[in-house]
Amino acid sequence: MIECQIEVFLNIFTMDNDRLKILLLKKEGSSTWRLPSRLLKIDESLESSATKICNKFKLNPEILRECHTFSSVNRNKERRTIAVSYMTIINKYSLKYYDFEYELFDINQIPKMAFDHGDIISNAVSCLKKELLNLNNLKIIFPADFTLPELQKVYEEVLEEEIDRRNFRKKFLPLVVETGEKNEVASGGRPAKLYRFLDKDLERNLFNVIK
Amino acid sequence: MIECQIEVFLNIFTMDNDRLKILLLKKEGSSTWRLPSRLLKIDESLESSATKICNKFKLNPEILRECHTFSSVNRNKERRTIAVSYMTIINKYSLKYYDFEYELFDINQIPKMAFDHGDIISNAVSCLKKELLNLNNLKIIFPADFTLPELQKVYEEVLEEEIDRRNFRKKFLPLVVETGEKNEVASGGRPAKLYRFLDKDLERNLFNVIK
DNA sequence: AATAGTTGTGTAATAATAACACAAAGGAGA
DNA sequence: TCTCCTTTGTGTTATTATTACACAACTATT
Repeated sequence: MIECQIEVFLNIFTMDNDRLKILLLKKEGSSTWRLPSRLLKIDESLESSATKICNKFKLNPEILRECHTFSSVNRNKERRTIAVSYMTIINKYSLKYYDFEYELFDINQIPKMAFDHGDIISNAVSCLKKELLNLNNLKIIFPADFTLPELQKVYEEVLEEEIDRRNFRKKFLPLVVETGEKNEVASGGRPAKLYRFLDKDLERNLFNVIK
Repeated sequence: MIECQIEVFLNIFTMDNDRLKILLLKKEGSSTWRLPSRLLKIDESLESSATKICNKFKLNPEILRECHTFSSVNRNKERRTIAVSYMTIINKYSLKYYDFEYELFDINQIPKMAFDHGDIISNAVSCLKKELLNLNNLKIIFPADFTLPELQKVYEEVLEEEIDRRNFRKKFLPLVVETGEKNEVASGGRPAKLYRFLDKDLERNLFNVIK
């Protein structure tokens, strides 16, 4: 039997500029980045502790999932520390101005991380991909107006393969409705139509993938 | 920051007599059943602690998955205790004779459990079902000779719906090979042929289900 | 006006799924 | 041994989903 402290990590994912990204913090003077985290207090459950990290970012997450518990004996040399990792998915416009330094990093271009935070991110990214296969979670990233090419790029990142545009549209058009607007952000080509999801019928995966 | 103890739980699942079952223990004199468990020691990771529970049963598990970490403040009144739950899948013939009382219970007929062990089981059962959709894990339950009706019953339990026998066989026959033997255990009807899995090509799910 | 880059669109071939009924093998009991 | 009951084994067709594939439309840039 042991005494130990519990550290809670939060992986905050979003879509920014057509790329899946994660929110990371940097302590002043440090050369490495780190995940948002918190030590568990006596009157908190892990979920409520993770929620408090969200509050620090003024986020009201629709989804909060436990990813993994990290417990190797030497992950903290000073005292035994067990880390429980959570992930959430947000819309990037939920982020406000904060009095601390943060940055969104492409999940394929993670900078040098403190301690074992890099391992924690790798694990969380695979959780993220599973969650994004479920349409309801994707809807968190695209709550309002989005283009089908944007949506397709998420799936291509998650599935790690290219998808034929016509086949993709055939699958998704029945689930969305045109807003009538077009994307005003120039893409260097024909402007894309904007869509929003229909409210019904989203509790499913559209691709059969090994979990 | 808190000091707390960590409890590791192990949900041991198997197939017995055409039903998915879980191994439970009873302490002498107690009226309730409990999951195999262990307090984490200073020189162990959670995974190695869970493995030590397996050793108690002389099991060499091919799969060991973290299910969930239970952390509600009042789950143990005496002192703050966080529980990490694991699951494994075994073949029932791996079980030996032990000097303590155990019993296999149908996952749909769990007896009165101590503390929050009932909640831990419910959670682990949903992990089990996800794992069983992957053919490689199913193969742990059916390493050698099995009948197709047996296999079908597992899927029917996991999917919670009946499957047409002809369609099921069409899907599975390319993955198995007849041993030439027939089931000598009387089923009250025509004896079923015995099969074993082909070695190749099992890393996939055969049913597209929401995870 | 020409070019480069991106979005939008339909059809045909193939593969997967779903629905469906009857014969064969063995055990139990008359 | 004959009949009845239970369970296993088998094929075809209709429907649905998936894949593969090429060109025109729209905008910005030069």
